Amino acid sequence: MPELPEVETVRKGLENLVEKAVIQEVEIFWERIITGSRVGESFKKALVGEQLQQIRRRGKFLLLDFDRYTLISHLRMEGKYEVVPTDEPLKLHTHVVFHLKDGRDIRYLDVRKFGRMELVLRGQEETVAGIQRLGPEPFADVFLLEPFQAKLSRIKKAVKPALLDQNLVTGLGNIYVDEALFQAGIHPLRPGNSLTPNEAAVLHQSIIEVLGKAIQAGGTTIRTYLNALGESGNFQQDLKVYGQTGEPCVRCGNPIQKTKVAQRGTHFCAHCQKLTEENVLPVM
DNA sequence: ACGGCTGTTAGTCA
DNA sequence: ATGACTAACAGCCG
Repeated sequence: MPELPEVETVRKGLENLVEKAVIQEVEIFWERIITGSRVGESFKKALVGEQLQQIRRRGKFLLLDFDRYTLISHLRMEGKYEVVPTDEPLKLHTHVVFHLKDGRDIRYLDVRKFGRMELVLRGQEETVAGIQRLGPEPFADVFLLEPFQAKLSRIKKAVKPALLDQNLVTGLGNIYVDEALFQAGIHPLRPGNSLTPNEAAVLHQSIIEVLGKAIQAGGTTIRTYLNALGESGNFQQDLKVYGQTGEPCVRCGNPIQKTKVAQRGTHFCAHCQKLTEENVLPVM
């Protein structure tokens, strides 16, 4: 599922459904989903009797705060949660089940089994490697232009993979990075240090806008089926380049192209996003 | 029918 | 530092 807007949608949905719920029992059907020092029996035992206090999000990570522990959950490509009555049959690809005292389950499903969860003591979430590396949240109050420009000016690699690695700013994935680069009129292969200060500023603003609008829309739902938490998004209607291969560019009418950049499918308009500098377009 | 794709990240190697 | 490649997996599409 997840880039930041989808994870945020899951966070809100889960919190509304199960805030203050108490765990009665935990079942694990695919052990490798759980990482860190508390796995298997020790993972289950720690969680029994714990009450869920709140759910936070950092980048694409969900942080479920219990009394003594925080469950850090990353959905990777296809992880999903559902909340259903305990007597409901398990769906295929259900890997972890948290039985609640109120007769419901929180269930974790993940077709490709790429998702990971780790249980740490409250307050220890910053010790998890994936979280330590994260840059600022993509919001105007914490994602500041000048540090972004400064870091970008020292990056020689292409701007698309630079934005995907979560250090400059957290939350972009393959969909929203293509959308933000399109909105900014910047070619995905431009080296980070080739962007002018003005281009960096337009890109910075585009990232904030694209992710902000996607959060408002409840995220993007593509190719995944109904009913799992957080799949009620409708930002797919607002995608300008992702999945629009061959369709006319909304800005100039030329067909959207698809290539590969850093091993990822990459959508862009060859007319609006040139490989040469200073092709900046006004923010839409 | 199979090879290449897929909203991710971490690791290795040159 | 960076890019290429792999691994973790399963399903879908042409």
